[in-house]
Amino acid sequence: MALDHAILVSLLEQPGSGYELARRFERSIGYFWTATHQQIYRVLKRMESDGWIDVREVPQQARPDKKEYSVAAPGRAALAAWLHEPIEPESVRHDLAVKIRGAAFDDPGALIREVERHHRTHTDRLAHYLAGERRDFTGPDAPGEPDAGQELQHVVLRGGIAYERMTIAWLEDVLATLHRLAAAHGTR
Amino acid sequence: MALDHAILVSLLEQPGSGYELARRFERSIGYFWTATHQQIYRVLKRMESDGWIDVREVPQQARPDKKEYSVAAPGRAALAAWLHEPIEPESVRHDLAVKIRGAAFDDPGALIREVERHHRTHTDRLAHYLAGERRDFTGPDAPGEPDAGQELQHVVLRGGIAYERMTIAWLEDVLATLHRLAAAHGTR
DNA sequence: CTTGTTTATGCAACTCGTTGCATAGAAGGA
DNA sequence: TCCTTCTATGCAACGAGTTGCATAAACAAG
Repeated sequence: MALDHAILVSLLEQPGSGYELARRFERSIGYFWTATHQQIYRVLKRMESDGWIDVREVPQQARPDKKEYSVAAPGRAALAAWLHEPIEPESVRHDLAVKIRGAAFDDPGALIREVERHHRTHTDRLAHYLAGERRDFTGPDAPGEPDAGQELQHVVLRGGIAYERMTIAWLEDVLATLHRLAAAHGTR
Repeated sequence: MALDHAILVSLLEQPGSGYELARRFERSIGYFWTATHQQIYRVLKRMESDGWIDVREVPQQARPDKKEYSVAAPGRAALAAWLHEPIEPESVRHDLAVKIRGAAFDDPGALIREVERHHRTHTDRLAHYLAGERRDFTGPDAPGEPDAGQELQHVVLRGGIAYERMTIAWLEDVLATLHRLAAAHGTR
């Protein structure tokens, strides 16, 4: 049940509306967590009724009004409690790996297009992360005064970058394997 | 809804009971997919009533009887259909990353133990995968006669190995960052 | 002036996944 | 003898996540 906590962290970094949160979850928070606006609105409503977060109606011109949420003391306490309890290391769920093993009972060559598509997606994501890194984590860096929040955001982003690089290299391995099998299949 | 397909692939590789599948999902299939026995039994029941798989009651001595499942023609067709339709590249959900960013609003040093624990888990998993690789994918390798199924299982395993190596390196990066912040916090 | 896009919020229904519990036979150790 | 462990299957309830749909105001393009 970490969506609650992911939202709390995001609101602590910067208060905002459900809609804004949903967009953050497509960007920076999306490096390590995804959520649709439905989930977000539902969780916000529950956390509000539990007193974890405060709402402020913000009238806007040129667009619909919004509800800006910020973290209240009980929410902060709930986050702190969660931070101090251990969590299980996650297990992976990789649909593509199922397909790859399934290809043994079908035509391995048919998967090549699909793997290439994934390769492109991950290449794009890597470029996106690297652009974000250049934008947010290079520059002055006032020595002797490192901001803990920045440092922690950066190390999480480095994790996303490492993940994408690893995935891209693996997909190239997969492609080479599929090409080899398709060739063997053809010349048999 | 790839659990269905993961089970079909596993049953094609080797027919077996729900219990056996659950154990496979803790081992080799667990490289890229996890499932509890509850999920597996439920899906097996549904797939059986849909005619995707066949059952055979196997009486055993010295242990309870079991139901051995194998893939029927409609199941194979359903798998083939799924293999040919595109899937979305997965997004990550990493609780630990939420905690790391959350640590900016708490004591970063308090996370060190937790991260060390994850580091140990992933180190163990890597050792386990490498042992599996030595066991299953080194040896004769009759030249000119590569088994497609073996090759594909191996490339998936290499993916698991790459993932664990990447994660271990990242966790070391995280630890170094947390130590740095804790030191700065202490001498402030 | 209608259509499509962006901002903004939400309900309802459904599927997927987890947790707790229950049963049951056989083996092995205290 | 009792207790635990391993094999083997399953129900019930709940919580998490997805999908489809609905509303509504403002603006831009055709």
